Parts: sequence; C-alpha cells; structure tokens
Amino acid sequence: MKNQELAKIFFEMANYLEIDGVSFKPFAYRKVALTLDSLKDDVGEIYINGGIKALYEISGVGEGIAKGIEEYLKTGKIKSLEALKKKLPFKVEELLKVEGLGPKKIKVLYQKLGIKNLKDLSKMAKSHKIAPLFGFGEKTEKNILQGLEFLKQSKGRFLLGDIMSTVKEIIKRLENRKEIKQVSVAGSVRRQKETIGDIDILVVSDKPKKTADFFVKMPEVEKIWANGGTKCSVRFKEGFDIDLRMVKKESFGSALQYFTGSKEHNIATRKIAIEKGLKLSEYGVFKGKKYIAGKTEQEVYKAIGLPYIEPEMRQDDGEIQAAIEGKLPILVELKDIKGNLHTHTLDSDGDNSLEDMVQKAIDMGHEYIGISDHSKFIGITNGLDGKKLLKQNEEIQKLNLKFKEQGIKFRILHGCEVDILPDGSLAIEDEFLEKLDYVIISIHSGMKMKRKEMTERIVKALENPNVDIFAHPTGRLIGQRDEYQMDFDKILEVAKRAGIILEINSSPRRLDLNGFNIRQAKARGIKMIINTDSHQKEQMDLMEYGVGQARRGWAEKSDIINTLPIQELIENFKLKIKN
DNA sequence: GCCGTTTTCGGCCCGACTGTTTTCAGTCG
Repeated sequence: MKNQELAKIFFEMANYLEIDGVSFKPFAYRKVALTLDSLKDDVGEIYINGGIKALYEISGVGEGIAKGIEEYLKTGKIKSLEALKKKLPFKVEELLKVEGLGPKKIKVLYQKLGIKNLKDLSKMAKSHKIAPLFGFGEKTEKNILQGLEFLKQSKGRFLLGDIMSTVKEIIKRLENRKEIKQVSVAGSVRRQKETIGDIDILVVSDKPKKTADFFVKMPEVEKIWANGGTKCSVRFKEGFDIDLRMVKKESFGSALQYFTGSKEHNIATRKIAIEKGLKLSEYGVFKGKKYIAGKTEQEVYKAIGLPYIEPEMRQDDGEIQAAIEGKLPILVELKDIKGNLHTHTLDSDGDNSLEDMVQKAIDMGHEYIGISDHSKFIGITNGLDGKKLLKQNEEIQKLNLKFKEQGIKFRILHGCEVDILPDGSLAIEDEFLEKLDYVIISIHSGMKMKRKEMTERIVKALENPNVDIFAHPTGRLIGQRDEYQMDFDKILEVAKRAGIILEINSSPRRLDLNGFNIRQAKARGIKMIINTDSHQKEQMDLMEYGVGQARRGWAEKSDIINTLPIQELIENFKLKIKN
C-alpha cells in the first residue's frame, strides 16, 4: 500500500512549498495527502489498472499531482521534492513540531544561523543566538527551548485514555462555578481521537476575567501560555496543554462546532455556508452582518442546511456528503452496551477473582459478562490448559446456578482467549474449545512475520469452526508498535465468509480495530464487538473508549453484537451457548 | 495545484493572541 507513503510525501511537499513562500499550492498538496491517507483502494493498483487517467478520479488529484504519483510509483521519488530539499536542506517536519515555530521563522533560522534540525535549534537557543535576530526576541528563544523540552518528554501527543480523567475533573470544577453558565470539552478529545495534542474547553461565563483567573491559577498549572479576554492557555504539570475559550451565549454552538473541528471538517462546513450566501465563524452563522444562528450546534448545522453531525465523524472523509444525502448513520452509544466478552481473572494474568469481575459487571448494569482467560502458551504466564478450562467452567456454572436460584437476571458466559500459534493452529485442542460458550483468538507472539505468512496464519485460524471472535486484530500499540504485516482485505473477506466477529478493543493503547478499519469491516457487513480486555475490574470502565472508536468508524448499534440482550446474542450469531 | 448549478480564470476559512514592533507579522487552532 503506497497511499500512506505518498500522503507523507505530499505533506512534506506542502511544508517545503510554504517555507519557500509559495501560496495556495501547499493547500492543494495537504488536501490530497489527507485524501490519500484514508483512501481505501491502493493508489498503486489504481494506477496499474487504469493508468494515469484513473488517478484523476481521486478527489484533489489533477495533472500535476497525478504526474507526481506516477513518478513516485515508477522511480520511488519525486524530483521536484528532491529539488526543494536541496534548496531548503533542513528537517522541516521535526522543526514544525516545535511550538511557536512556523514556516517563516524556520526559514529565517536556517538563513541566518544555518539551523537544520532540532539539535542545531537547541544548540543555538542555548547559546542565545536566536534572541538577537530580527523579529525574534528573548521570549521567543525561551519558548523554543521549552518547546524542545516538551517534544523530548512527551513526543507531543498523549493517549486519550491517559488524559480523560483530568478532562472530566476540570469540567466538573468549571461546572461548579457560579459565574459559568455552560461548559463543554471540544477539540480532538470530543472527537474521541485516540491521541490528543492538547485539550480544548469552552465556557460561557458571566465574569470572564474571574473565570480566567481561576483557570490559570489552578494548582496543576505549570506555565501560562496566554491569558487574554477570550482565551487562556496553560501547560499542566502532567505535560499537556489546556486551552480555555470564553464565548458569548449566542455563540456557544458555533464556537463549539468550530473548536471541535476537525480543521478539515470546518473548512468544508464554511464552504457550504459560503455556497448558501452565508458566513460561518466561531461567532455564529451570518447573512451579511445579520446573525442567524449560533446558540447550539444543531442550530448551526440547520442554518447551513445540514442535519447534526456527531463529533466523532467530523473528519471531512465522507460525513458531509452523507449528511447532504440524509444517509448519516445513527451511531452506537455507551448505553447500548449490554455486556463485555473479553475479560481476565486470577486464573490467568488478571488481578481480580471471577466473583469480583462479575460483581463489577453487575454494578455497571450489564446483563452478561464473558470470562476469557488466556490459553497456556509461551509468553503468557499462568495460562489455562484444557483441564484448567474445565475446572473454571464448573465454577462459572455454579455461579450461574446461584443467580438463577436467587432470581438475579445475569449470565456469565465462558470463553477463552486462545493464542494463534505461528503455524495458524490454536494453543488449545478443539475437544476443549467445543465445550466453551465462545472462543476468542488473538496473536501474542511471532508478530514480525512476513505479510504472506502472517495472512495465511490468521486465515487458517479464522477458518477453525470453533472460533467466534478475533481480538485486537491488527496488533498495533499506539505510539509503540505498528500493525502486523498482513493483507487486511483478505482477512476481512475470510472473516465475512466464516462469520467471525471482529473485536474493537477498548484499551486506550490498542483501540484495535481503529475507526478506519471499522468502516472497512462495516462496509463488508461484518459484525463487531466492543470489548475491554480487562485485566482488572476497573478496566471494564474503559468501554467508553471502544465505543468512541466504534463511533469514529461510523458503527451503529446493529453492527455491534454486545448491544444485544443475551437471548438474541445467542440466537443471531455464530456464538452458540453450550451450557 | 485544484476546481467550478455564480467561474476554464480567479479564487482557495476565519479570527485571536503573542511578541515583536510602533502598526503588524507570525502562529495557532
């Protein structure tokens, strides 16, 4: 798949052109890079099958870019980009990541001080060579040093799951203040993006000055970036930035729409407004100078002729078109979830007992839980073998019987997370698997296999008739490990044919399948399940992140099998309850 | 460089804050 490679190249191209002072072309290159990044079909194959003409069919591709794609596919590089790199021989991607540095400053730093990379930048800032430059100054130099330190410590982005408790806490504090009338989180947190650059919060306040004072003086604040009449920005000791925007009541909806983004979605909605002779900004929808809407997001979308679009879908990758055609999906919600089929107990590597896990599920209001401890296999200490599985089954049935006698409507299902061995066979014999309510398979070893072998390995496992669910199917760990090399289309095809349910793993560092994969699976009519893969009872609360990811993948209630009550779960799917 | 039920040429989203200036460019979202 050359799509991502090409996307990266066009992003790079856009950045170099911008620094070179070229206007508008960067916009075109960025647009096509975004399109390619989420394009389902392989550009390489499109070109092989239809030649250069077929490339024109891709949105944002015209003569110049089509030739660029062709050149890259044939030679592995693009001459015009190489020329730009020669002319501007510095690492634009890494320098742009420094807070406060943009194209113009980077160019000056190169021309005056020969700065080519982060190392040069750090050296020059530390020896105070930057402050005397025209247009720079003491504060700019200090900010560059802090920006460098931030990059070093955090690599710039945080997992959604790592910052969410802070977000909830701050929102609660703001809600409790008398002068504050409305509060909402915005930005990538609201869109449930898996990694977060910074946190955006929006408020309507009767006393903005008082609110700003409170905000910048919170005990966790390490540095104040900005403190203006409508915007405050601070760095928290935990390492991330939080922006607070204070807006007027009549602009809350338009501001929320605007600050929720994504940037691409905003550009698209503003264009739609222009087409209708309107202007959309964070202050509202305007006809000439006359304010038409802005109090709520619903009102804003309505004013520009669109139905409400859920934040998780706002990526400008088809949601606008779907909205225009009245084909927006009704996204699955956390409250639709009735159970969780991927959990671990003390019987393998979990931290809590079977009873504790069950109690937590009951407390959450779930109707059922599936216990799925690891199979015995190298790399996983304390896994179950066939015999131990049978023993665990007895305990589960005892508990189920107890619930029945006490009239408690709750059901424990018995499964197992069985390892897919390198040859595609499973770590537990079929005679034991047959006795389980359901079987989850997953990979925990041999993750660096070649694409062809890995695909064959997974296909073989999926074709085992005892298998129901394929867990964390791509194997990625966000910011740590890439997906397995495999033919994902082929996996989807086999999963569809074999009636396999694909997992959306809620663990914030996995979120696997991701939104893009989920859309692919949904398009093929494959059913999915949102599981937490809990190793502690508290981790069952991670379900909200899995649901968030499912929503990013346009999943509806009907796509997700653990929205079904227990009887329908049994009746409608391959999952057959054997006990 | 791309694109068009206002255009094959002339547009390409819009506004706030900071730090540098001395009226504004650069950056950010």
